[in-house]
Amino acid sequence: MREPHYTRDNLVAMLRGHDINPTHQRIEIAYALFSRGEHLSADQLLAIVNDRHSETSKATVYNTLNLFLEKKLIREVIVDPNKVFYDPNTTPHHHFYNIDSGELTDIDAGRITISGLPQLPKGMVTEGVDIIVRIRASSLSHLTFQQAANSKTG
Amino acid sequence: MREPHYTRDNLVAMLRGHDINPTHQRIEIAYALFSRGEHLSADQLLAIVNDRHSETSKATVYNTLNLFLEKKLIREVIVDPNKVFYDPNTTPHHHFYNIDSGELTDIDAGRITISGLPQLPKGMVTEGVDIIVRIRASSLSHLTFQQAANSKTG
DNA sequence: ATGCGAATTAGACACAGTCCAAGAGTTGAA
DNA sequence: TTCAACTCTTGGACTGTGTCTAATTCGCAT
Repeated sequence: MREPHYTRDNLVAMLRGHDINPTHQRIEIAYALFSRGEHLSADQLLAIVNDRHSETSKATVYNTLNLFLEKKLIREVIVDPNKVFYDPNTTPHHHFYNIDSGELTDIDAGRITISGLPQLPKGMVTEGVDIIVRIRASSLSHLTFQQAANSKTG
Repeated sequence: MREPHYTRDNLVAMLRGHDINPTHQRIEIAYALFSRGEHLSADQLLAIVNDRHSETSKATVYNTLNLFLEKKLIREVIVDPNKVFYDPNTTPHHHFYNIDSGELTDIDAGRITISGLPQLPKGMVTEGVDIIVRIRASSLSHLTFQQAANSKTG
């Protein structure tokens, strides 16, 4: 899998391709998120973008991230009770969540199968399925994934 | 499945069984959460408990919920970016999340199997696996669960 | 240049959740 | 019953995330 080159022109094309008017601030924010390929929060992005020169404001970061979400350029990951993380990877995938460090790692959805899910309530549609595997650095590991999936969440 | 009777005595026994000193406020909060069997947020609980007479304070609700969590009497469900929901059901289960109404519904974990999850990073242990099926009241349903599980999350 | 809609902004605001230090309740020993 | 030690509760200040608003600035077509 080849890394795309996040040049200014490519970013502009990407934004245009999602019906987003490519302003300076939006390009900066997109660059910060996509070039790193990490899961970042709004305030982390604000800090990164304003690192050298002041490029943007808090309000614009939130406006922009919500616009990107709406236009399906990024996803949001809700695992930390305090803040939302934004995910530049929109391919089908799930997440490992390190409950100690807060670190998020992608799990490709390609090979994953879930069976045994019940019927949806009448008139309901599935928007998506998120699997979050909460992990922790430590010792006494003896559960399989399947056992863990059927066990309580801490 | 028989509904337990949430008498004062039963609640006291339940708290004691989890090494929790059964104070008046803790009993009230436990009653509010367990007798309804719903997923409630801290401020909803505060409102319910103080409905007739002032029984407790915001600080105590948070203290108590965190104590219940620590003692594994309840679980927390993180799906809404704005607030945490507390779940009196500690049996293995997952959730339907209605993205329009915010409503949470339990999915029994008994029959569910996940296959294809990758190896954990070295030295890591699974704490638990959460599956959140995001649903929406609507029309053009054509995806199977499996397709949905492998599709993007809105 | 000029006019206009779209984007950005500072700062006020809303609200979940935490912290703290004071006060109230409980227990048990003498 | 009194005291001391301990636990629990509490109001209110505080923090941090995210939203709102009204004013400015930008980008662009004419």
